[in-house]
Amino acid sequence: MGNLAIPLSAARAVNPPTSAKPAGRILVVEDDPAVQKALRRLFETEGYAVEIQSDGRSALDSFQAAPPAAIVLDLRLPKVSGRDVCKEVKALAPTLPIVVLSAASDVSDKVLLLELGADDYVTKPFSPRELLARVRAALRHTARTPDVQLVNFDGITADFKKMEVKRDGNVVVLTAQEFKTFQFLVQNADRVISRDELLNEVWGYQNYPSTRTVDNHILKLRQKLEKDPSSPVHFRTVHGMGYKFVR
Amino acid sequence: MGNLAIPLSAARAVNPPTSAKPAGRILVVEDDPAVQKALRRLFETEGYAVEIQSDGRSALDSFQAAPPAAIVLDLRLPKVSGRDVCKEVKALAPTLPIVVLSAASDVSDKVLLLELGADDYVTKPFSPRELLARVRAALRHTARTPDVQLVNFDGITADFKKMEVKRDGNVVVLTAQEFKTFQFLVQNADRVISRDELLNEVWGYQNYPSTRTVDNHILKLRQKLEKDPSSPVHFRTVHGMGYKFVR
DNA sequence: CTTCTTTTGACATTCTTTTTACAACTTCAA
DNA sequence: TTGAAGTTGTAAAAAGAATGTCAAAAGAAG
Repeated sequence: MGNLAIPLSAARAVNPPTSAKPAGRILVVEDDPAVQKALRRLFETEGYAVEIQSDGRSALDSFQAAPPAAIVLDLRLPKVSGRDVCKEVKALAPTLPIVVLSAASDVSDKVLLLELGADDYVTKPFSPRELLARVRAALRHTARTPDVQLVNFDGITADFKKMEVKRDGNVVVLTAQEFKTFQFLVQNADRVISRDELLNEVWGYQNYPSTRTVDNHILKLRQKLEKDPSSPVHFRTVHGMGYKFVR
Repeated sequence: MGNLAIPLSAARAVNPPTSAKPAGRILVVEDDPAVQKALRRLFETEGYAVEIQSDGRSALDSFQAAPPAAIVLDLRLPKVSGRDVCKEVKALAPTLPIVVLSAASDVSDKVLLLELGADDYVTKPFSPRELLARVRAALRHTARTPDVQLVNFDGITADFKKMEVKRDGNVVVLTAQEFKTFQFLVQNADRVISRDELLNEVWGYQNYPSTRTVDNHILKLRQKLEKDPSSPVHFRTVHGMGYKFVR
C-alpha cells in the first residue's frame, strides 16, 4: 500500500505562475528593526502592501482594526508572545494565513505550530525567496484559488484531502511521489508545466533528481490512470516544453 | 577556504540538456579558481552563458556594463565584500535575482540575508543541483514579465500562459521554437525585427544557427496562421531588414 | 534483511530544428 | 527595361533533441 505521508511543506507546494499581482496587505510582526526594514523591502518589491508592528499587543490591535491578507509573525515578541497572537488571530479568523518565523529551536516540535494554528513556518536563517514562496502559497491556499480538493474526470475520482484516487470505483494505489505529481498537475490543469518547475514544486530543492525522473512518473501516472496509456488524453506531453494535464 | 566539495562528476550528470532554453547570462562572483571552474561547467552544461568575476570590484563593473539575468555571489570576496556587492546591485536593480553562496557560519543570523536583499542562498558545501534549482527558481520568478498574455486577431487567439494558439476555435499546434518566435513577434508588434535580433532573443546565446533558420520558422508560422500563406498579412517581410508582425 | 519506492541509464522511437538547394523575388544601376 | 547581385520563399533531406519505455541500481521504510 502506498504510504502517502506528504510532508506539510510539500502539501502546499503548489505554485501556479503568479502573473500580475493583485497582492494585498501583509502584516509583519517583528521587533528587530533591521529585519523589519528588510521584510518591508522584500514584500514591497513583490507588490504587497506592508504594515509592521513591533509587539504582540499592537499586532492584535491592528489585526482587529483591519485584517490583512496574511500575517508574518516572529514567535519571539515583547508584550504578547507570538504564540498568543497566533492563537488569538486564528480564533477570530481561522482562514487568515499566518506564516511563522522561528529559530530552529523553537519548533523542535512541529506539533506546536499546528496547535498554534500557523499555516506554515520558516526557520532562521531563512531564504528570503522561501519566505516569499510560503507566504504566497499560504495566500493562495486560503484566499485565492480554493484549491481543488475533489476531481472527477473520465472514470477517475481524486480526493486530495483523503489522498485517495479511484478508477471506476476501485482504489488506485499511487506512491507518494506519484500522488504529489498528480496533484500538482491537476491543480494546475491546462497549464504547461516544465520538468524544472515540477522538480522545484513537487520534489523541492533538497532532492533534485534528473529530469528523466519526471518522465518516469508521468509514465506511471499514465499507466495507472489513462484508459489507453499509449495515447494519453489527460497527461499530455507538450514537446520541448513539459507536460500538461487536461481534464 | 576552498573546501567546497563540488563533485565534478555531479556537475556533468546533473541533467540531460533540457531543450532550447531562452537561458541567459549568469554572473558568477567567486574567487576560488576551482569553484569558478566547477560553476562554469555546471551552468554552461545547462545552457546558460557564464561570466566569472573574481572580486567585488570587477563584479560591480561588469554588472554596470551589462546586467546579467542572475548573479551567483560568494559572500567572501577580495576588494569589495560580497555583502556590499549585493547591497549595491539590489539598490540599482531590485528585481535582479541574486543567489548567495556562503559558509554556514555566515548566515547564522537571519538578518543578514534579508538585509542584503539576496533572493536565496546555498551554504557550502552545496549540491550543484540545489544551486541550479535555486537559480532556476529565481529566474523563473522574475522572468514572469506578463507582457501580453492574450492576443486576438483575424481568427487567431493566443494564450501565452497556456501556450496555446487557436485558429477559428481550433487548436493550432506550434512547436516550441515556433511558439517562442510567434510570441516574440507578437509582443513586439509593428516593429521590424532583424533575423539577428530574433536569433538573439528567441534562440539565445547557446544555439546560434544560420539566419535561414529564422526564415523557415516564419514560413511555418505563415503556413499555420495566415489565411493565405503565400501573401502574408500578419507576418510581413521587410526586405533587407527582417520581419515584422502586424495585427 | 526484505520489500517497496525512487532514480538512473540505455535504447528505440518520434518529433523538431537546421541545413541545403534552387526557384522566385527585389533592388539598383546601367 | 534589363540584368546582375543580393534576398527571400520553399520544400525536402539531414542532423539533432526530446520523449517513451523498460530494466537495473540505488535508496528508504518497515
